[in-house]
Amino acid sequence: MRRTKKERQQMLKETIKENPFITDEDLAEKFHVSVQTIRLDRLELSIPELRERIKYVAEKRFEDEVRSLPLEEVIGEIIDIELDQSAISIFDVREEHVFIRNKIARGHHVFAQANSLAVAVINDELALTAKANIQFKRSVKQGERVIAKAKVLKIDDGLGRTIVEVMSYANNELVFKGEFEMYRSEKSLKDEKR
Amino acid sequence: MRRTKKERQQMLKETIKENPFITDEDLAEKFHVSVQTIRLDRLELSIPELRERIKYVAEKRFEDEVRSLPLEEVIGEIIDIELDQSAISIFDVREEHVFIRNKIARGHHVFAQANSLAVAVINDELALTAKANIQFKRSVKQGERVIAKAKVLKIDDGLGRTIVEVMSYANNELVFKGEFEMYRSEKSLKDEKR
DNA sequence: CTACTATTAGTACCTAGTCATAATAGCTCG
DNA sequence: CGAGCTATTATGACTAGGTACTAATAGTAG
Repeated sequence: MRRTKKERQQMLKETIKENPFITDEDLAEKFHVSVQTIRLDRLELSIPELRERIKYVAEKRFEDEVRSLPLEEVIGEIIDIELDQSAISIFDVREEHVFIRNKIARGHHVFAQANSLAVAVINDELALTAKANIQFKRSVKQGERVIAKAKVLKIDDGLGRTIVEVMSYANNELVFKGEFEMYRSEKSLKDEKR
Repeated sequence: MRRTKKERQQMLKETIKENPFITDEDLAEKFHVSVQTIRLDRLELSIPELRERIKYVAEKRFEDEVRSLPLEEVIGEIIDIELDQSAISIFDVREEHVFIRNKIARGHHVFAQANSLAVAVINDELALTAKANIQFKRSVKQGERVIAKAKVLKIDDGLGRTIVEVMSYANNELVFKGEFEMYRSEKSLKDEKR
C-alpha cells in the first residue's frame, strides 16, 4: 500500500472522465500498478470497461443529434384574440428553451412568442414583421409561464403598417416589452374582397 | 447466388449507416445469410467492424463537444468566430421555418439566428439579451441561405453591457439588421481572475 | 464438363475485458 | 513474534466480436 489507493482512485476517476478511451493497460502504466489493481479500482468505483464507455459516449451523441430541434411553428398557445385589437398567449418555459448552464430562457423564445402573437393579432392573410424594438426586462427561468399580451396601437392603412405592442409577464412581473411594426401585404386585396 | 449480392451490399451499407451499433450476427440474420458472408461484404465495402464504428461515432462526438460548448445552443451554424470581436453564421431556411401560404420565413427564426450569434460572440460564461432594435429589411424565402454577421461595437465594462450589431444577408442582400444590447453577468468574476 | 463466382464452414488468433481463486507484501495489534 | 488485515499482484478459464486464412460446396455460364 503506497499510501495512495484513495488518491489513485480519485485520479483514476478524473483520468477516465477526461479521456474515456484509455485502456486498463495504459492506466496501469500511468499509475505504476498492475492491470489487476486498475480493474479492482474500476470495480470499486463502478466504472465500466473501455468498450462500454465508448459505447455510452457514442449513444449519447446519437441521442443529441435528434435533440437539437429548433423553434416550432407558433410559439405559445393563444388563449384569447380579438383581431386588430388584442391577443393573449401563454408559453411554458421548458428544458429545451433554456441555457443548460443557468436555466434561463433564451431570448429568442420569448421574442418568438411575442412576435408570433403580433403576427396572429393582425387581421390579414399575411403579416410580416418590419421592425421591432424590444426590451428584456428580467430573465425567465425554466418552469415559469410567460403570458404575452398584444395590443394593436395604430393601423395605418395608407402605408399598410400596423403597430403592435406586446407585454409579456411571468409571475405577474413584466419580463419583456416590445413594439412591433408589422407589414400587411394583402391589405388591398382584402379590401377589394369586402 | 440469390440474384442479390449487390442489392444486399447496398442495403447493408444503408443499414449500418442508419444503425452503426449492429453486429455481424444480427446482420446475418437480417439478410438470411451467414456471418461469413456479411464479413466478406464488409471487407469488399471497407466497412469497419462494430467496435471501430462505435469508436468513430464516439470520437466524433468528442471533437464536436469542444466546439459545441458555446455553439450547440446556436440557431444556424457558426463558421467563423473571434470572441468579443465578430462572428459569422449561416442558416438555411427550410420548410419548417416558413409560413405555409407564402413560403416566407417567420421573423423569429431570422431573429433567433441573429440573437444566438450575438450571445455566442460574447466572450463570457453567460450573456443575456437586454434590449434589441431590429429591422427586417426584406422577407426571406424557403431555400435561401441567410448569412449573419455579428460585430461587437462597444464593450462597457462598467455597466457590464456590450453592444453587438448583426447584419443578415441572403443572396448578398441585406435582409435583417439588429442592434443588441447584451448583458454579461460574469463580468466582474472574470475581471477578478485577471 | 469445366471455370468461375458466391457462399459457407472451420480454425487459429486478437483485444480488452470479466470472474474466481490464490499467492504475496506490508502493516498493526496484542 | 505471529495472527489478522488490507492492498496488490498473478494465474487461469471464459467472453464478445471480431481478423485472417484455408477449404469445401452450390449454382450457373460458356
